[in-house]
Amino acid sequence: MGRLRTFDVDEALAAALETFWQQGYDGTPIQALCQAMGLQPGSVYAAFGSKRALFVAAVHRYIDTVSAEAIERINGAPSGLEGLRAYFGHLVDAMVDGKRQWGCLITNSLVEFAERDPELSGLFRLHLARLETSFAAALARARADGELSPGAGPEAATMLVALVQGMNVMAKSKPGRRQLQVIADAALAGLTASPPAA
Amino acid sequence: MGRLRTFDVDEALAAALETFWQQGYDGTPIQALCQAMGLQPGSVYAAFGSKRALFVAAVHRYIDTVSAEAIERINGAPSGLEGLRAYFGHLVDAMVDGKRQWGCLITNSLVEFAERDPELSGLFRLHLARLETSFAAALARARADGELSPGAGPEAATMLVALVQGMNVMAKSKPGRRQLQVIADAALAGLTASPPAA
DNA sequence: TGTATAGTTGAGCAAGCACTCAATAATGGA
DNA sequence: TCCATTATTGAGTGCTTGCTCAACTATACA
Repeated sequence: MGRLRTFDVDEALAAALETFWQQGYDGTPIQALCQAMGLQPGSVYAAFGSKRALFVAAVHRYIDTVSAEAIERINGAPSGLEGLRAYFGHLVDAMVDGKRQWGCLITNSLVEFAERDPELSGLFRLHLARLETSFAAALARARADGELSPGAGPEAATMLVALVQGMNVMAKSKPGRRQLQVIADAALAGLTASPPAA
Repeated sequence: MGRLRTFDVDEALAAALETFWQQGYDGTPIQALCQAMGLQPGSVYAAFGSKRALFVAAVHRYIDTVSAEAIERINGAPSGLEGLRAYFGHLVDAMVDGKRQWGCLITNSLVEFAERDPELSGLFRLHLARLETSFAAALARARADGELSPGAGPEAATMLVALVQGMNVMAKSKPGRRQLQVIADAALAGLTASPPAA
């Protein structure tokens, strides 16, 4: 019994996520979140507890939707190399047209929180490790299918994670599609490059 | 005539730079800057005008000292490839031991300001372009000396800039030396793609 | 319908923020 | 020595922040 919620919690969380993604944590006052969510402060605090808790919930939603979808492109491809190409292709598209113009919520937040919030930092590191695992699996598949150059070992997965972080940063500087495409192509070219003609 | 300054402006700026570098712009209240600089608010405002102006001065100091020194390692090496190796080697060292544990002031600030300060964003983009130019020159030298694989074109410079941004992000997640070294090695291995040299 | 329960409202609070300014102190030149 | 000028001091300004709460509204069940 009692009055029922007049708003959809997940819908409100989605709005908060977009606001944090675009403006960062410190850059987003509660007032702005309330406006984006269409709620009063009291409702926000009743539903989420605190600004930080709302942010943590938004990060989890980001991981479960945006990141999960991206990683699924790696795992769901017919071959390892195609998976990597699909991942980077979509990344570039979203950085030119879509919400990834704002970079990546994880990357942005890692930069913002690394020096002051060990708990959140741990969450972000965990996410990077998951991405690396997916890259490593795709590289292993690609290697098994003979798609990689002999020089490309499993360490390449670590390098690709770093490269994606870098692209996330670059995306915020409003680059052209060409620049982003060049980065992705150069990375994959380094993995597939046929062995130097003796 | 009149009373003389009792503090060294450049020394104070160096202290402010370190604080901004470590904690970010929004993460650093004027009070913290005053403490780091050993000054009262009035003196800070008399000397620098505003928090933002102080930050801009700190960024310029960073570019003229920290970044300039790093880039000089590329240009000052006997060969193109050695220049790149020296650059990345020093980067890894500073990320493990030194102040680059805090990442890179430019990278951190690009993430923080991209969506709200076009003037600063332009400055950061300019800096990335300068880094790319140095990479491109080193790659051209390396190519002329036959140090690169046939597949490594001038686009590799753009990729390296992105990779460095990514390493700057990763540095903030307190990685081991091994992880950073792997990233740098994998990137250069993709350019040289020559099996030996273990 | 009445009542206990739970959600919504929005003015308002304490704390922290960037910044200011009148008072004070130190300097060079008259 | 005195004075005009400039630097330093630090309490204080108005504003924004994250957050609260008493009043109000809607609901389920008796």
